[in-house]
This record gives sequence, structure tokens and C-alpha cells, in this order.
Amino acid sequence: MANGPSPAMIDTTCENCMIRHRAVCALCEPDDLVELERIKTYRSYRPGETIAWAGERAQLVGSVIEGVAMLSSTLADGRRQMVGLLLPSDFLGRPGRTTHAYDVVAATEVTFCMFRKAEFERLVTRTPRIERRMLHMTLDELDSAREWMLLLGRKTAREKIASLFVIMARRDAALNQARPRDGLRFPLYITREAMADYLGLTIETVSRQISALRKAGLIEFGANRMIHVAEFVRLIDASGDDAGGGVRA
Amino acid sequence: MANGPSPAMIDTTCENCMIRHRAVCALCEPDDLVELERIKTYRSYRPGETIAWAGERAQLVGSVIEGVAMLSSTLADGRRQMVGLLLPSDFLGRPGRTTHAYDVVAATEVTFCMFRKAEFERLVTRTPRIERRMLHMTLDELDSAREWMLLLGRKTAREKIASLFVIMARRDAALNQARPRDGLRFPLYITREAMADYLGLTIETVSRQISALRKAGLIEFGANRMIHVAEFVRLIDASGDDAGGGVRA
DNA sequence: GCGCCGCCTTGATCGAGATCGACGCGCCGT
DNA sequence: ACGGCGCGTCGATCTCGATCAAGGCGGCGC
Repeated sequence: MANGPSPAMIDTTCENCMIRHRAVCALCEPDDLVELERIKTYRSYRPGETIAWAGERAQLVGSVIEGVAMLSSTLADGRRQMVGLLLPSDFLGRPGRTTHAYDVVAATEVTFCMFRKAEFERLVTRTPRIERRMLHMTLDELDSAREWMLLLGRKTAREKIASLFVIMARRDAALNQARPRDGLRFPLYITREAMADYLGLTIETVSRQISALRKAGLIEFGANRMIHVAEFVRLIDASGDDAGGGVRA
Repeated sequence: MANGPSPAMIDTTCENCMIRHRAVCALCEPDDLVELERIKTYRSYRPGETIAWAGERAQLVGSVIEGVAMLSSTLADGRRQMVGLLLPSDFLGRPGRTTHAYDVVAATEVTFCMFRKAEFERLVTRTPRIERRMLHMTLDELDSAREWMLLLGRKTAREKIASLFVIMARRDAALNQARPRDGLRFPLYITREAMADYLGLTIETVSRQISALRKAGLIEFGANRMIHVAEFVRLIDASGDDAGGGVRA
């Protein structure tokens, strides 16, 4: 994700867009795309760069084309919790709200297909297809958020790490059309800090539990931040979720 | 909420419905309401009754008219986490999914305005107004879920209890149009178990922290499960959220 | 009235994860 | 080559909330 094509190499026609059939524009007809192309712009951010601050006036909305961005909330004394991840095709910005509700930070190099908020909303209002698509995407996000609530509220540190790895492995397998027979590899792009923020842990606990999983033989470290999972089922068991036998990609 | 009018007393015309302007039908035109009235039915559940099991085929969808229902997830070994609350006007059932994703249990006596799923979806497909309304409701739920993620991941037991009370107090104040000057009362309908499931705690910790808040003078117990908050600002401080001075209802 | 049962409270102890502190390793700029 | 810095690891200790255990209180049926 972090080392895909550079922004300059992105095909800027909607027809050829990498996320054409998964993003907010998935249900659009050719006519709609003409409209979208008229008002869209591309914008990239460096890893660690802040894309928006919570409370800030939201001028832009848009879809992630590639890379990963993090949504997080912060308590007055600095405790931070990640509340969402924006992956390619995910949408940033909420119709009917004028400010950002969360801090948005680039986790990797990330590129957005952006629209001026007002123009986009005008277009949405007269294009129910976009609204329908947004509804489905929002429902999916709500499901993810609720799954994460279970993790945050009830899972042990070990289960949290295993759950994260299961998700990353599945995502990577889906992306690369790889069949997760036995033996599965995926890259660990994010830092311990990002994992800790995501899982509601400290970085020390994240580090210790990853070591514990390695010592227990559930994972191995490869070169270049690759994680190798010999028996995916054992990782799923360690994650606390049942779904026991069936290895879904 | 638990002791409002009985189902039999509910006015069954959409025009006079208590949630007419807040529910999924809020944007509907009179013509749409005729359609809805044709396919809707009312259904009530007793406190503690299970409305749906996770994984079960979803036949019905609908809005809460009155009462409260809880959505929760369960881990294989029985650990449970509440992932959502359905209050009057909230919608149960997800378009495009054939099974329930969570257990749904009545927290109080609860009455739904329900539709056969297939019929409702057919209607939605040709009524973008309903879709737009669902989108906004889903976005609100997503915000609540994310706020809850911050609570589950980063707040202390004490802050969790205080946060819950702040929310309940605000909700009650909003419902009764009461101005939260100094001195604010609200009823504590739910059990310690429900609070524990919601907050990611055990019932013992819930009990102890409520006692601690009482001993610290932040809350007092009245008759009939009423909680009295003398200085709302102190409760907000204890909740960990800033928003320090401004007392919003 | 009496006893039971569900819900709640409180105490004692335990343990997972936070906190504090030290250090290792790789990368980058000079 | 060297030093500095960001990131990760690991050990020691502490602490908050879980766990285990013992009642209390109130409503309800008999």
C-alpha cells in the first residue's frame, strides 16, 4: 500500500479508476461520472501528515484512492483511540456536518480523490445512486465499528493482537487474490503506536504480545516487516472469535 | 419509557405517530405514508425477551416506537459486549443483509413498528427519501459507536460510569424539555448487568464505582431508581470528556 | 408471615496490563 | 565513521479492575 504507484501515475479518468467499483461512485452512470470528473481533484499526503483536525471546518470530502488514513479521538489529557481506518475506496467526510468529528492522519502515503464539500453535496442531493451507495458503505463501517467495540471492551491483549493480524491477513489475501491455504504472509505497515491506538493498549503491551505470539510459534517475522503465519487457524483461535474451522479469506 | 402507554394505546396512524418526525419515515410524503401504513404491523416485547438472535434469518425490520432494546455481541466463552442501544425512532434491521448481525434483547417493555423485510426493501428502492433518512440515521449511529470506542478503549471505570450518567441525564433532559440548570434528575432503568455489558466492565466494578460517585457527592439516590445530580459540571469533569464549562442538554 | 430469588453491595485477593526505566538496532545526515 | 533519533524490546514494579466469596435488601408467591 505504501509503495504503490506514486500519485503522478494515477489514472485520472473515473472509468479507469482503481476504486471505480467499490467507492462512493460505484453505482454511478456514465453521466454522473462526467459530473464528478468536472469537480474532482487529487491530493496526496505524506506518512504522519495530519489531513484534518477534529473540530476543524470541513472544506473537502473524498475517497481514498490508495494508502491508509487513520481517524482518531483524543481525550483532554492526551489519551488517544483510533476509531476508524480509511482504506482505498473508503470515504472521508460526512454529509450534513460542517466540521470534522475526528483527527485524520495519514498512516502511509495516501492519495485522495477529493471534492469541494458544497459542490459534492449538491450533486448527491440530485443523485440518489450516490446516496444509496453511501448508505451501504456507512452500514459496513458501522458493522466494523461494532466489531471493534467487542474487541475493545472484552478481548485480552493477546486476543486483540491476534484479531488485528487476522484482519490484516484477510485483507491482504483478498487484495492479492491469494488463497489462504496453509502459509500466509502479509506486511505489517503500521507502527506499534498505531496498533496500540487502534487496540486500546500501550506500545509496550503490543510489543510484548507480538513477541509472545512469535515465541508460541503462531507467527514468524520475515524480512521487510513481513509476518508469516504458518497455521492460520491457530491465529483465529487465539483471536477469541469463533468461526473456528472455516478459513474465510 | 418502560411505563408509558401500553401498545394497545398507541395511535396507529402514521400522521399521529410519536416518532413520525424522527424515524426512518421522517422525510416521507403523505403518499409514502399510505404505502407504509399498508404494510406495517405493531409488535411488543417484554423486558428481557429476546427479539432476535445473531445469525438468525431476519424476516422483519422496523422502528422502535417506545421502550429500549439492546444490541450485543458475544464471544465463544460467553463474554458479552453491548454494541448499540435502540431507543424510540431507532431502526432495527439492515438493508441488504439477510441475517441479524447481533443479539437483540428488550431492555424494557418495547414496541416496534415493523415491516416484512422484502416489502420494505421494495418500497425503499423506489423511495429515495427513505434512503436519505436512513443514511443520516446510520451516520449518527456510527458517531455514537465511535464515541463508545473511545470510552471502551481509553476511559477508566470511573469515567465510564460518569460518561454513561451524563448521556442518560442529557437524554432525559432532552426528552422532558427540562433545562439542566443546577439540579438534574433522571431514572436509572437499566440493571447493573446491562451497564456492565455496555461499559465493558463487571457488575461488581459498576456497583463500586457508582458507590464511589455517591460517596464523592457527585450523585445522590432518590426513590424509585432516580439519580439526582447536584452539579452537572462535576459529573462531566468526572467523565473525562472535556467540553468543560458549557452545559449542553 | 415466611422464605425464596433476583439484584445489588461490599470485602479480600489476584492478575493482566500500565508505568517507569534502560537499552538495542537501523537509518539518516553530516 | 559517527552520533542522533525514531522505533522497538525487555525487565521491574505498581495498580486498576477482575475474580472469588459473603451477605443485604426488596418483591413476590405460597
